[in-house]
Amino acid sequence: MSTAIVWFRRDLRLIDNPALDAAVQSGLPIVALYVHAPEEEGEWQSGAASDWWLQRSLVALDAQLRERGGRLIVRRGPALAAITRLIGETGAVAVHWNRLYEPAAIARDQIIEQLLKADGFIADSHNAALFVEPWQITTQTGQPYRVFTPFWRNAFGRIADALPLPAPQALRWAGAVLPSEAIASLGLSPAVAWDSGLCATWTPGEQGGLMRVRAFAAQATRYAQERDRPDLTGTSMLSPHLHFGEISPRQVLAALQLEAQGDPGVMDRVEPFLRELGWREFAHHLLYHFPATAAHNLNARFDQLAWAEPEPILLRAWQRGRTGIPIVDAGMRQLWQTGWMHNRVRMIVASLLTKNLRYHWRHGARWFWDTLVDADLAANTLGWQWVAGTGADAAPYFRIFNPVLQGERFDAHGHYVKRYLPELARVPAARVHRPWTLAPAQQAEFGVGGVYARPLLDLVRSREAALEAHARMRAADPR
DNA sequence: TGAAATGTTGGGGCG
DNA sequence: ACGCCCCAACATTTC
Repeated sequence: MSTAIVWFRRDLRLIDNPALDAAVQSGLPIVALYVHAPEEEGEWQSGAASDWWLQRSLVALDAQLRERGGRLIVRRGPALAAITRLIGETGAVAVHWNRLYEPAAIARDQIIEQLLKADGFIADSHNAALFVEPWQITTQTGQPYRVFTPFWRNAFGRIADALPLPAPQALRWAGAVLPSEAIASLGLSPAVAWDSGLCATWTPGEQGGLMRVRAFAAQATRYAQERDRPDLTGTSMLSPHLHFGEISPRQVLAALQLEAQGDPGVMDRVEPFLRELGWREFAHHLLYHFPATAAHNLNARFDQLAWAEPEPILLRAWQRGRTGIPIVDAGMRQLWQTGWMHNRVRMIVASLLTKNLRYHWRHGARWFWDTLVDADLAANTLGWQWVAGTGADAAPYFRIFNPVLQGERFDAHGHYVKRYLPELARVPAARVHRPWTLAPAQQAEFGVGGVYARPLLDLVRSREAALEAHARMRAADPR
């Protein structure tokens, strides 16, 4: 009795899942497999927040499969050994999966594909995650894109006709009784209960993702106005669902188009959001073509910049939101508590770390990697290199965010900082982003002390020092 | 998807 | 009525 294995990885959904669809279309009974193989992620094994999400997403997928008469077979890696063993147990003739784009995953998957094919099996990979895969478009000279705008001009024209696949009507399961690891035994969940803020914020799994898509589609025309306001829910919050493939970009686009029915102006108004999906595509394009950038500056000139050796106490203060600069601390505590940070605030905290503190962006990227539920190697790498000025189409080095002005501009009422900083609860909005400027009597009155009376770094002096370091780099390496 | 310094303009107070 | 100064508002340049 032959079967087809669907190897789930970061495509933890039934709708618009090309690998699942291909297996079903083949007419063979199917086996759904997940292989837990963190050691195959190399330098970028998932962090605690990602693991928290993965555990719940696997449970959700298993529940959906059980509703359809099947189940998720969970095995420990290495992936190749797990797959070949399952082939032996089930008589499978085909393995289907959806592609990943991280260097370690590409290398592993290529080997598995080659070996399976050499042994006469069908080994088919599919595109479930991107409108445009990294090798599908190039510049006019055949090079990978390094600038977003021309990349997006090219990619945008290719997304209009991309429609999601429906969930398979009926799943026919392989009959064999197969052993499976309990998801709870994989060690993905926290030993101590630090996850209450995550539980209160998120619903991992396909159903949770679909709920977010619907909620966002209903308010997507406000995205352009509200996207920079961390005190509001103006962004989609879809990033973790997209990262784990609980929903696809095509589904997001389809939901927006559905909302726009009868009003063509709506699609124009959601273009700023589609651009953000475009940045996600661009990130994958860059990581694929420049795989070393997860650890190294894309622009090698910045290897010579006088990065500062992190001061453990200062780095720790940044990580845990105790620098004394309100919007920075609020963002870092939002990250710690909820596994997520508003994008505007990500830029602000990253600018502080890479420019005012002049710590190499990899220190920030690593902390985000361990704490974000949406930690994604492509997006994380692009984001940090963009802010640090070391990457493709990056912010110029001299673009240094002033967290006080950013706070006053985008969190004018101070609602966002007060949500995460009880220390500032009583400070009037006019001073909440610069509590150190209050007179001592007022600081006493409003309960302001510690780092909020005196931040751990001087924004003016650190900015000047960063500009000087940049000038020295330019002088040493003029181009 | 910045900020700060510097330059320009124009209205209003005032001798 | 006129010139002068101040300075806010806006524009441009520089980092």
